[in-house]
Amino acid sequence: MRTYRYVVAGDLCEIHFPESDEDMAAFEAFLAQGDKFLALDTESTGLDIFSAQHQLRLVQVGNSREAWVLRWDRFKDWIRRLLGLRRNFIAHNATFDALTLDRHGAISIEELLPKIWDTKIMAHLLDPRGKMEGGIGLGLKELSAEHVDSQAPDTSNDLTKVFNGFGWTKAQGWARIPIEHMTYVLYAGLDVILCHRLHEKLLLAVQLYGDICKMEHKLQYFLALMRRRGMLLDIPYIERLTTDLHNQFVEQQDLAMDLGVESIFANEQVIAQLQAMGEKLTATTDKGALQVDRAVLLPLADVNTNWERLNVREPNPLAEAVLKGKRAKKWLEAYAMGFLEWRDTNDRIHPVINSLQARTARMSIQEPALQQLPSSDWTIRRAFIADPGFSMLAVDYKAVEMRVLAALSEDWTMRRAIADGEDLHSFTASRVFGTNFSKKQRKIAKSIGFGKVYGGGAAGVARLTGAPEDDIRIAMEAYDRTFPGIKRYSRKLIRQAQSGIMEVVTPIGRRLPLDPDRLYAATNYVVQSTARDLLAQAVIRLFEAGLGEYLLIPVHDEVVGQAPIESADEIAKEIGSVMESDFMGVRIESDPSVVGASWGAAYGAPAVLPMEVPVRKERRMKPGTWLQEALI
DNA sequence: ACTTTCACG
DNA sequence: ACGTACGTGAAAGTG
Repeated sequence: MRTYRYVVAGDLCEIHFPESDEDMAAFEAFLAQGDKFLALDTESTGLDIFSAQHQLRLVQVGNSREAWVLRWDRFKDWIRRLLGLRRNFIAHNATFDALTLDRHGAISIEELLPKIWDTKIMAHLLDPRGKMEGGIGLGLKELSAEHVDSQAPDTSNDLTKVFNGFGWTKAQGWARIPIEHMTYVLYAGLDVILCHRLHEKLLLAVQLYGDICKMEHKLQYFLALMRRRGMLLDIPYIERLTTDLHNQFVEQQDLAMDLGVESIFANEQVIAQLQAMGEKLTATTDKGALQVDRAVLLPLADVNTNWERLNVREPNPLAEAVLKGKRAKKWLEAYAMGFLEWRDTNDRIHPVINSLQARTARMSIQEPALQQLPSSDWTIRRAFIADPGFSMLAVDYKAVEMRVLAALSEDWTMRRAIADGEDLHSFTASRVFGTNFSKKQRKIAKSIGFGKVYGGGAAGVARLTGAPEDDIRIAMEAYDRTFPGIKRYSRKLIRQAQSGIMEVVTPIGRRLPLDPDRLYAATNYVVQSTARDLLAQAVIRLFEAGLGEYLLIPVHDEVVGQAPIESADEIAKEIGSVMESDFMGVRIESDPSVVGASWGAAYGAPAVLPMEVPVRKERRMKPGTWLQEALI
């Protein structure tokens, strides 16, 4: 057995790396000490848990002074027994380790994850801010430096340096580093020691936020099951889409090249050529450079946000090429190629679902970013299809943030309108513009509603809608007269923050720190966070009602799922009904819909494109693999 | 590493 | 006294 010593916060700690079965007697003795909690961590070949080449390399457990770094290839049985028998574990970002151990047959998520206390959840409850936002951060390194030992090593960074020494990239290093390499073993062990000590310090979070803490652990568990299930891709469709988008990009880039721009992404060149063509650019970025984003380029191309001609000027060909080329490249790289990159051997993708991410606790999805797929048309979402015999479904909340705002602000006009079943934006338009309001005016009323939720003013709403600022200002004044409670509530939050700690507290008791120079964001934080908690609690209720098996991903105010075709309608309605609730006397209503064979069908995609029939390949599911078991 | 842009709710 | 659009993830260029 090899043993390394390292001083953590003044205490001499030991990291053991057993090499034979005889060494494991000492490990059994360590377990027999009976620590209530064991910190748990894994090292694998990479973050791509679901790819064919992914391998589990090490499993580490430990307490505040001692870590055991176990090779998965040598000590499988010990590890399985340990994970199965022990009752309480601690991990940082437990989902990743639970999914890894599940994927490689060490223990199922169902058995393990409910037994893990996650230090990342606890840390988020105490301070949700990243380092850049003035908080501590949510990484093990940052939190250890703050709570355990300011000299705590950056294990991941230091290992990257070792990888670089071998001439490897970071991604290569995690797979290639010899499993007994001293730095690798030492840092693998240190992570569990740090995590165990971090847990002791963060227990305050459990005392202060017991109920929320419990809810977040439950949510994280259910989201892990959703990630393991994944979503099925239509690979032939994506391959055609990839070619198509690539051609679109090349075409637009060539056009731009003829107009003197080597790369449509080189803003300096775009600015220079636009100015040479006689265009006047005035908008500036935060850092003072001239701005050439979508909002600036669309008018130059003489189109609105829906690409309809405005016919107020001759379209600028460069503006057009930059807009179209960037869109094609974005859709190609961030979406179509991302889907292919992250798929598993069964053509499914399993995106990372961060259950507790934003300052407001909003969830996020990455690898790839499924919450940000284009909704303007069906092209990208068409890539996702239901399992054979299933239909996609989506259930969203109806104007949930507006309803939350109405409830929290106790604005009785808005509450009454909701209770009467009014369309909130139409109701607002009728109060602001009169009962004969136009479609355009309803749209402005909707934008003002969002503007209010976000804490914006007339200038911001004007910029986003394209309507004259004076008109918006007058409309916003009418809005304030119609819903006096909203403004009163916003002022109250700011006043409270100024007279106490710079934070807002949500109805469930979640504390959200405010930036002193952005106090106007307070209303948005409470509203966004509360809407998030409503969806989080709904996801928990759905799983507890046995409907979790139909869910695929959460998207802020909706869930996307799939159900057997013959019962899809009924199941969507059931999901909708479980999601609905009463929040402080305001109905939170849902809108269930059965979408069809692909997610794109919700955005107007044809059920089956005629050209696809001959090329569509049979999707064979390999029976008996853990993935399919999860689906049953 | 930072800035800018663009995709969503 | 006044007004401030909120929260993400991903990719490309620049330095």
